Amino acid sequence: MDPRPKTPERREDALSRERIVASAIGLLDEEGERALTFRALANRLSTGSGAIYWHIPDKDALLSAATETVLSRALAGIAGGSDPADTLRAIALSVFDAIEVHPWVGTQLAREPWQPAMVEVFERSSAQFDLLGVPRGSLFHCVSAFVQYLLGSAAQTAAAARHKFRASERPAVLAAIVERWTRRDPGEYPFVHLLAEQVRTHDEREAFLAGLDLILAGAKPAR
Amino acid sequence: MDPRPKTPERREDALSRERIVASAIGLLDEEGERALTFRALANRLSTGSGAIYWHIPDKDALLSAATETVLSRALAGIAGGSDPADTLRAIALSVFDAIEVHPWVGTQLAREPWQPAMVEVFERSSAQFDLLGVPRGSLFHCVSAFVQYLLGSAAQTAAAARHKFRASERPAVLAAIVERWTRRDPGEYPFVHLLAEQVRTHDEREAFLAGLDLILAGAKPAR
DNA sequence: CCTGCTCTGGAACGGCGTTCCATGACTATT
DNA sequence: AATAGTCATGGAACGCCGTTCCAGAGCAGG
Repeated sequence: MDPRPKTPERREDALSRERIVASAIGLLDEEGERALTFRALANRLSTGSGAIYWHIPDKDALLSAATETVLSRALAGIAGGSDPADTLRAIALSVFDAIEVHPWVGTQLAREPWQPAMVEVFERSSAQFDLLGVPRGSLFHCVSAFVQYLLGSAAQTAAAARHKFRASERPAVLAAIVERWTRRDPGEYPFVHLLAEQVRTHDEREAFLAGLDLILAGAKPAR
Repeated sequence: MDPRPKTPERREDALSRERIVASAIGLLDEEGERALTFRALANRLSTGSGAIYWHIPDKDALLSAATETVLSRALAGIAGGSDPADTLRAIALSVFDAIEVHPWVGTQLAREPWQPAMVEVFERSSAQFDLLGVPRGSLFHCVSAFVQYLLGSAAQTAAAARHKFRASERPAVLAAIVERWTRRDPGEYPFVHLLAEQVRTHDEREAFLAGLDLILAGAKPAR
């Protein structure tokens, strides 16, 4: 017999996978990655930790589901323009921006890159590289580079966000990096000294786009 | 008064930061990232977990020190050739290869990219981009892209190694990915189907180099 | 009303990072 | 040689964590 003929809807505040994942996202956003524990989550949902395990197998699955939710929502709103390069920038930026809002997504993506939503990124970006004129034989390498650059930036953004939980701490954190860099011997590390000042004033989003353009420029000659 | 006029050398088997870090590297290499606990480490060193804290402040510092040791060793053996692009490849490969041998370095680098050894990477790679003819104004973006691509590949290599602890499991793991990819509708995901086969046979090191060349090719027009 | 299922929530388990502290090992001073 | 004082050790203990267990609440069909 069908185990669930119609939706049970036992009570109004019933637990569900969706409600749990939504609550986990809230916890991650508001209090950071370390705050997501089954106890805190159970408390937030006014239940016991055991109840959660009825809907979610373990913490890895919970983090994957949360990442998946955020990522697929971010990818849903991409407008496919006429210029393939612009569309590639839009794809990359939608992931980048999602990670700036939810840094824990970057951490998770670096740890578990094969999320289902990433398949979406592969499909869409390879289509654009194809439109760009990249031959089939080079497609894989282009898309790989695109995704790995994306994941590297994602991880770095997440790591930065971990150190400056509030945006106001940004100058202090950057100053500390500059200080550690310039402490080195300028004779032995001339370029580090040269770049140190740019670290202080750099815009992460702009640097991300500039690096992306390097890859796109490199993909052109691959035609 | 000088607290330590000459080296104490109290006993032959004395604990030391070096011995602890070396032991931690051994544990990480032989049994994986999850096996590194202060208890297991203390057991390996025939001591108590409390003794370790006299030399190392906490687990983060231990992982940083281990990463630093492996990374600076890897960077030490780079021959600076005459071609800047080749030297850049050599720098990137030395990090990539170190991570293939010690996957946990990739995890750590994705979590904490500002290791002291990474300053070495910044210095050396920016010098090579400079030799390549990249103007000072674009140097920062080129080096950033280079490092972020490196870190993205590092994280992905580490993640892959986590799933196939023994090399023999590689085909099975790749087959599982291919299966999950090809399960999707070929009409909706044509490129994923196209790339799926290449995933099975791809060589990570070769793909890494191909992606790197995209960035190097993109950096050339930046002159 | 009873039976059997889904779902709940709190207790319990083993393991973790870290702290605490009594004590051993050694040096410097008398 | 005895003592004082510091460095270093290692095992116990604390508070958390993810996860498992299970008694029982709520509900459906016979």
